[in-house]
Amino acid sequence: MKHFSELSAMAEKLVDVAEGLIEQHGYKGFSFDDLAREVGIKKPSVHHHFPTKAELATVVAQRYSHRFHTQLIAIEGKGANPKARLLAYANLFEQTYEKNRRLCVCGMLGAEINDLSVETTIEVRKFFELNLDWLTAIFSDALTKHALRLSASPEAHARAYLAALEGAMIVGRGMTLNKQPILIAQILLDSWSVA
Amino acid sequence: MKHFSELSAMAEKLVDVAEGLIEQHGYKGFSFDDLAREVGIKKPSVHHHFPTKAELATVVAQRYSHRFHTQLIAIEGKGANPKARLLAYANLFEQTYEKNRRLCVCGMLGAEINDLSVETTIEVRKFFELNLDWLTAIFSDALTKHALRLSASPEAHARAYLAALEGAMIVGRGMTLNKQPILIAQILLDSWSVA
DNA sequence: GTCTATATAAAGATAGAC
DNA sequence: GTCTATCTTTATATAGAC
Repeated sequence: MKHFSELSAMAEKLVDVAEGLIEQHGYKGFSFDDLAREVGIKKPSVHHHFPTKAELATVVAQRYSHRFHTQLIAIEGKGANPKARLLAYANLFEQTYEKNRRLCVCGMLGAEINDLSVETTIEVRKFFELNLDWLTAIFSDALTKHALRLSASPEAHARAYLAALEGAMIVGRGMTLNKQPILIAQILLDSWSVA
Repeated sequence: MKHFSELSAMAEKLVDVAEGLIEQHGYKGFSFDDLAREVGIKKPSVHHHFPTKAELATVVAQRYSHRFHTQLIAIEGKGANPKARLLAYANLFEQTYEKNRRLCVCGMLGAEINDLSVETTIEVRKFFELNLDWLTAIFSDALTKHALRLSASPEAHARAYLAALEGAMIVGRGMTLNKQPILIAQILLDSWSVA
């Protein structure tokens, strides 16, 4: 299996387009022919870069997780307080959702999990674990600093926050609403704020 | 367009099976042939009951909303306190999720909204509106009775709670976790509880 | 209402030439 | 790396007989 860090220029272009199509239509919602047309080659040429659709999806999820991780580290680096970091986190989702209500790649793939290859499902799981680990660390920090009023464990708050953001995009899309991730994040952060 | 209340026995059977397949695989994840085999007729006979797949999906969403509404009214009837009613609400999602991590029909369709007929998207929107209206009423009641400590409007809490439950199923499915809706509901309700 | 037969289109994928 | 040609399967849908 190819790794996302060793992709040719065309392979990377294909991963770019596939990522966008998954955000808009899901794994089952795009074809190699769609990809081919968008990058300007023919369908069999796509197979040269990615033998199967499952492999392509796996690489998309891998690279998406990696990029997300990089952005999480960037938020860390700013040294802001826990609440500000959690809001910056929500903004990562907002940035995707802003583009015509696109979903998180792994949120979409999570919904489609019953129809993905095992390799892809492993990447999806890793994405969520990565996010929960990072969020748990932030909530732990908030607990130590008494920066938020937490009624349950940092792990529990991490789960609730992630679920609310993923769900905000699903429901928001279903109702054609804008600004959903940020709105929901603000409601939760307010309710966890110290008086 | 046929209404779900005037379906023949076979049409109803088809809607039953279609509902289950949407919960597991989504709109794009099942075919008329899948349906036909499950109910024991041939593919063209399915078209006799539902000319198009889009029409079938619309009826599935309509009936799903109607049933959900009935269950909401049943929760009302028990006269419990707001927190207990919100927990009973979360249990409606849990009951679906318990069945091998099935998603809410309209959560799944919400994710697929870009590839649905307008008629179906209208039903999906109605489902969410119905839920938000009901939840808003409960949170309003909680506010009046000081049964919960709310940092934002009842509408805002309704949105956050619904998003968290829908997202809990998506993330939980992506990580192969059980009991997600109820767990997330408890975290939020605890954090909104009066000290 | 259900069937067989069929039309039509699209999908994932491979073979082999350039 | 990309192409044309092709295979195979599946999907939505229709025509028309029983």
